[in-house]
Amino acid sequence: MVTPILTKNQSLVLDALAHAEAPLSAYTILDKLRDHGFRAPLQVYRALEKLQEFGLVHRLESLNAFVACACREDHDHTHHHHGVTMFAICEGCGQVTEFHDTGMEERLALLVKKQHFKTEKTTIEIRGHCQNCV
Amino acid sequence: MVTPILTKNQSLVLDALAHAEAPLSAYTILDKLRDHGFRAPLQVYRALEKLQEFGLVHRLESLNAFVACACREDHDHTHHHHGVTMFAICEGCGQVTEFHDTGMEERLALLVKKQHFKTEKTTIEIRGHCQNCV
DNA sequence: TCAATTGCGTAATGCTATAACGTGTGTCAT
DNA sequence: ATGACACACGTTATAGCATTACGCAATTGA
Ligand SMILES: [Zn+2]
Ligand SMILES: [Zn+2]
Ligand SMILES: [Zn+2]
Ligand SMILES: [Zn+2]
Repeated sequence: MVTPILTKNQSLVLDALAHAEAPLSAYTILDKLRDHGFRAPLQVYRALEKLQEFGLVHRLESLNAFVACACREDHDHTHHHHGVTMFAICEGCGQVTEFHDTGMEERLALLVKKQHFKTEKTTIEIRGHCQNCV
Repeated sequence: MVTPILTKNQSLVLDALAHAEAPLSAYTILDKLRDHGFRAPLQVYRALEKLQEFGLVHRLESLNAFVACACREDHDHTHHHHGVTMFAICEGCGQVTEFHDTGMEERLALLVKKQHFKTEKTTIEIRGHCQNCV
């Protein structure tokens, strides 16, 4: 799958996230984009929904906030369908690190299979402190 | 550590969660406990906070809801300090299954150590469908 | 007894997310 | 062309989740 052409609103939201140092809440994004014509939360939420579908943005459940997908920063805009995404979230500086591990995925897949459970979406978020914030 | 004596409010909230078939939101708990004198969200949130400290209740980040810890249902009320807790959450029936795996924990510990990250709290939540709801 | 801690109650507020409505625009088969 | 449809957009209102701030009462321990 190739990343589709983004609408104006989607591009604005993705840019806001991509340039942020830390995850942004929907309302923070809204504030950042008021100068660009954003007036209501729904404009942000609608864009975020699509961007998540496209795999360009992740939602951090434990923060009620959003980050741009890190996998694609160095690449072109081809969609990289990654499996389970994990996040290390520093309580000190707010920095979020996205990482992946296939061994982890396999192990988890095995565990849920044992329970006859069918996975649709996996959330793994690790709160703590990064190297610089111990 | 032994589970401390619970206050009246804490007991009421824990009971509500323990008897529920699915996770409950704070406001749902509030409604269930109005007959017992609960009038404001804060009464619920304060109880939940303590119960989480005691390890008697877990918060599901992806649902903004709470469940009683499953580990202790068959035991006395001795505090069982479990490591990483994982949840399988069925979108069909709402049922939540708590499970643990030390291999998983070790692997995860290794991964974060590689990043020089210090874990304080780990959230693992798997959304999908259970055996009965495929 | 005094101070510190802890839990409780109430009101107000703030933050997060969605529902419901209508508009405009492009696509496509007829 | 024209109608049907899909889709993005804009606006308002509302729903749902969580915390701040203040004061009181009971408990504990010096
Ligand atoms: Zn990603
Ligand atoms: Zn940090
Ligand atoms: Zn538990
Ligand atoms: Zn089910």
